[in-house]
Amino acid sequence: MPQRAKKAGTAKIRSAAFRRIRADHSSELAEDYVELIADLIDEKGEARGSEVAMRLGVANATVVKTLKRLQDSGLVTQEPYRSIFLTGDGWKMAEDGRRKHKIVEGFLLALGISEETARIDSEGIEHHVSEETLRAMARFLARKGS
Amino acid sequence: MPQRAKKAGTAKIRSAAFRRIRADHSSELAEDYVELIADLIDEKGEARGSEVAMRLGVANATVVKTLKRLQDSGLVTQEPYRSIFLTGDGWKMAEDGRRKHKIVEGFLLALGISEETARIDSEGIEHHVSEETLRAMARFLARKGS
DNA sequence: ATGGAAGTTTAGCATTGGCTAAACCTATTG
DNA sequence: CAATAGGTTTAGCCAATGCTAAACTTCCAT
Ligand SMILES: [Mn+2]
Ligand SMILES: [Mn+2]
Ligand SMILES: [Mn+2]
Ligand SMILES: [Mn+2]
Repeated sequence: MPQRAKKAGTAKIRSAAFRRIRADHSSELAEDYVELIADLIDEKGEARGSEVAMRLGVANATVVKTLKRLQDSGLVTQEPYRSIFLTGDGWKMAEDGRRKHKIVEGFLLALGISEETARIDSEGIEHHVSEETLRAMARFLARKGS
Repeated sequence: MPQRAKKAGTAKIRSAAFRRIRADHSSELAEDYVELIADLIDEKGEARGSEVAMRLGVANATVVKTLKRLQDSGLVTQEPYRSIFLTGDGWKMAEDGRRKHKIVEGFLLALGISEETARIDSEGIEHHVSEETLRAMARFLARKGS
């Protein structure tokens, strides 16, 4: 066994966290899209790509390309020049996103964070909390939020 | 003004959260790399690319390519077939990462989360907490952690 | 001293998620 | 009912982050 000998035991375990992060990242964008589309449908009756682009702060063309991927994943349906619809799976993901989002944002507020910051931080944190952490946040919220 | 009229007022404000998320994501990988390299140097005296790859759970070639970018950003220095060093900026970023990471992980533990989950969730959350939220977590920690 | 096993880099590919500019529809309005 | 403003898509570009297979170094053991 020439050169340095590695223990390599702990490393595999340690890498689990980073693997989860990479998995989270690959679903994150989809979650934000479907949640946003659900909001638009509820608020305005329809979801237009340009409105999605505006709220996300990206170019129209970016949204078009991403929606094509979401369509391939079976989360949305659309026809050219028409508004966007969610599939059953799309609605399910949107509802789950809303649930997580609400817990995380409510938790941050209960912790004493300002509304502005809670809104911004929760948008990122929501994608990286396990169910266990979510439960703990909900518990804290129930106890505190009389 | 044909077709639908957009209000376009609230959208720009709302998009700020998503812009921050995208910014967070682009610094996230660099933060994890330098923190990991700092840990390896402290633990083993040197940081080898293959060890970084193992702990992150990615291929060696991926680490080589990423380290090249980090070198261009002035965070690490390296020579072919040799171990990796951090620049001053690299150490600064690593220290700041450790600080945040410790607060977030400690906070989750104080909230009653299991060690395993706290370790995993904090690895993702750490990159999406503002200083305001970090302060609130530290406060909670100080109050609770007798 | 040196052969070769093991560690490291290079080459080449794929996907995601951004962008701008140009082409293309749609629907309001005159 | 037709022109056209304005919303939408296409085309083509780029950077980041992953992978595998092949080439290349290093350094230990003989
Ligand atoms: Mn959300
Ligand atoms: Mn989000
Ligand atoms: Mn960290
Ligand atoms: Mn991390």
